[in-house]
Amino acid sequence: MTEAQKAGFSRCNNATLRRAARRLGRFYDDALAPAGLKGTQFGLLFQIQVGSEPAMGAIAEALIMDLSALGHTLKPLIRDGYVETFADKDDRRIKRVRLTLQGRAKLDEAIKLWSAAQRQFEDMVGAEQAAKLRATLDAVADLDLEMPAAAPSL
Amino acid sequence: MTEAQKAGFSRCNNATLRRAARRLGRFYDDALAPAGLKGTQFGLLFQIQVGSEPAMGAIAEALIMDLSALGHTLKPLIRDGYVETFADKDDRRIKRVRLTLQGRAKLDEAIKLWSAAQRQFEDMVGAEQAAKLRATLDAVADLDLEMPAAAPSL
DNA sequence: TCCAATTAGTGGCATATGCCATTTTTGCCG
DNA sequence: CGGCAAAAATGGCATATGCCACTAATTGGA
Repeated sequence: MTEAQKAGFSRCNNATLRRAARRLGRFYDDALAPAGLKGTQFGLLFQIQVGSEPAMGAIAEALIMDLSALGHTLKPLIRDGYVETFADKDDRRIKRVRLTLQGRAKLDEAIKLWSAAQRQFEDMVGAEQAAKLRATLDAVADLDLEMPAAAPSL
Repeated sequence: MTEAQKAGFSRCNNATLRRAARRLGRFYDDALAPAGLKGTQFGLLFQIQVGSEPAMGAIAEALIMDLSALGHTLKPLIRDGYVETFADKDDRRIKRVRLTLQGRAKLDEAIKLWSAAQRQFEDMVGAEQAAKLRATLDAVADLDLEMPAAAPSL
């Protein structure tokens, strides 16, 4: 491997993104720890709350998460009584999700902690910069990425 | 929860980052699939290769990864014969890591696949933009984030 | 109306990550 | 020199995520 290559790989967009995600994830996790929630769980509770008894699939799509992964991630929240599911009235294949009373209370509690973390982060990078970063990340998340698959006569 | 709050939480820096990471992660995973590697594994093999028989701790630090997490992640790579470890000569507490011959070959193989993904991504967002994004993410990763801990007389 | 294709989730398996407790070595200091 | 704090890993446990195979419920025709 040449030096040029070494430098090149340090530029892996995916690796860089994951690295930052680990760092920021721990920060938010720490901030939410007093409420006994992880950053992902907080995000999930929030997504459920803003949706109107969203279907599993709708949540997964919004979070760009695999449906089965969502199912797994939801389990501890259901076990702890923060979330409950129920079948859709018109289509029994669809399972809808909503927060329980405890779930709403827990979310309110977590919001206070989250706000502090969010504020601190934005104090350090600047609200403008943070907003710009999120916009870029949202753009990346919405990219129509797809490997040329079997490269049709590349 | 008010509408203002709803809008506010959609701005969670952590959630936004993870969402993009899931998206991009799958893209790179798909690209590397022919080599039987995940994006994280590719990044780990690369990190080991650029280091000079790095110690576990050094790798973990470079990747901003928990040391034990690194240990876990390394297992499948050791099991598959891509990586091997050995004790440091001077300090037996330290375990160093290096690629095996197979590991180097696998990395070379993966690099071709990775390059295609990297190129495609940068074709879509622009090399400039991608570089800017990585710089921002690196800055985030290096932030001295720390919750006020027990808020000393907030 | 009945079956094939589609849609929505589930369960199992594997990797990715972290935290905490424990073990092995070092290093330092009295 | 002997013991104790610090450093480096490991192992166990729990959550986060994905893929694949499989099941259940719908939908579209023929």
